[in-house]
Amino acid sequence: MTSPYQFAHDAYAARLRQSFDHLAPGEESGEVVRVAGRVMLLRTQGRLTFATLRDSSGEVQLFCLEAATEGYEAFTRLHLGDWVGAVGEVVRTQRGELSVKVATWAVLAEARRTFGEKWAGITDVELRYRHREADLWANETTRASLRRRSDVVRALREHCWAQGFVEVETPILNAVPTGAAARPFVTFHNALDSEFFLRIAPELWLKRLVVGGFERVFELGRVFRNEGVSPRHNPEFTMLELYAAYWDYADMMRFTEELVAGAVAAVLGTTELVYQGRAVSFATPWARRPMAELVSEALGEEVTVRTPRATLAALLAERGVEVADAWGAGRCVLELFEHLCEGDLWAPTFVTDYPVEVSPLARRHRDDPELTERFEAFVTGRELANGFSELNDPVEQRARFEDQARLAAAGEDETMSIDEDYIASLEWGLPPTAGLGVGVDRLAMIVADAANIREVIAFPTLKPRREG
RNA sequence: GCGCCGGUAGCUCAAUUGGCAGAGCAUUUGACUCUUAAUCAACAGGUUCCGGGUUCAAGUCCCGGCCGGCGCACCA
Repeated sequence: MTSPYQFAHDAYAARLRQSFDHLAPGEESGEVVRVAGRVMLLRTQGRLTFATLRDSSGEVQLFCLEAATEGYEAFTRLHLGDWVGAVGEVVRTQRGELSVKVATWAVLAEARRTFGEKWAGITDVELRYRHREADLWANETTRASLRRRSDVVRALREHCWAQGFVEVETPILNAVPTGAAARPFVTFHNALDSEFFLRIAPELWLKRLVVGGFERVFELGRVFRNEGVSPRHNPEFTMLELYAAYWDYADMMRFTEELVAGAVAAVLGTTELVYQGRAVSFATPWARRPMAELVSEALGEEVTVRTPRATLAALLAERGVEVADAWGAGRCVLELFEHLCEGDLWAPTFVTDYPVEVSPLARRHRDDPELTERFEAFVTGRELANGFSELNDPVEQRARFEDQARLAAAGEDETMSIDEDYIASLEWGLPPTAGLGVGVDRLAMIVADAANIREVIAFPTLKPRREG
């Protein structure tokens, strides 16, 4: 018997449960349906057999009688995990379980491997990540986490569309890895005889589209950073980046809190949730706190980017942070923030007014030339989003890139490369613009209550298994 | 990259001080006309992650390696 190419199915488990809720135990509906899914459990009792069938919506029982089911004997020999299509009347058994009383049925595909212990499922994390398909069938929480991720992505995209943003796609293969400070993955194009880098951010391309007249653009896509793997970092991850002409960073903060709170509400039905046992409210507006203010509070003494570098360096050294020679006062303030404040920002908070030194693409603050109009959104102690009024002066942008080059020369690992094409694009004129980047995996983690980023990535990056 | 912890049957887990490597589920065979992780009976199932070493004897102790988890570092 060849395996079927098709099965015309017209019913889902969840909908059957709703539609036939009224059936009393022992009652037969008279209605014939065609269901399909995997056999999750099988209970044979001589001349009658019960199977639990699971489809994408849920589970429903199949009820087979030797006298009423074609090929009954073969049905009793099904394996857990086999894909089955069944045709039969919707009934409720004497014991009250809604069932499809199978008249005819077909194996759609065999499962030649098992899906783990039927109660404990699969717990081996390595097996779960390397064979997510098995994990998905074995574990409800995996299905829920990946489903929530999908819902988050949908909500973000729909919010952007609704606000008039145009979705675009920009190159992943880049001759210059730029738009962020991170080590790239390197690859090679044979015909062009050139080295390429997988993008670390789409930022500069997107702003070039704004120069070209797309006033509101967004890209929802994968970026790649050649850095350590951790429960919060996957080498490839998903970022939402968007740019809006004529906005400044205050406009963008308002947009960001609506975007994120809206996505949380769209998925969970509320802006209130519990992450890892601790309540978080995404209700807007979120707190806005200048970085220097937060650092000063944590230190118990007033510091700013104008505090002498030596003083800041001493404060860092006291806390066991190794201070590099190349760091100026601005970088020191940022380091103090990261060590003293970041982890405590549990409720959504915009940290604003980053030092110029650590923000090479952000526009100078209108009230303080040592700062930029930049913010980062923190929640559950982690960075979730980063945005700013975009630097649109090509002369200053070149100078900022040159500062980065000096840092690189001084031994800093991760600096931003000069992108001449980008400077050229600024010379054509970038209107006042605000930009935003949101870590989609991080947001999915919060919504799925996942402690590990791999739980919201279908196929997380793992070290390849070595054969032999 | 560094540190700590882990890896036993297809899956979930046991194995005392170093003393014959076991159970449940799944698989295979049989019984059973209302089951719900069905139940009952029987059979079978092993490179204890890999490679060395110590020992009369190693899943267990020692060394090296592989893979994973967590922490640190780096970042979002």
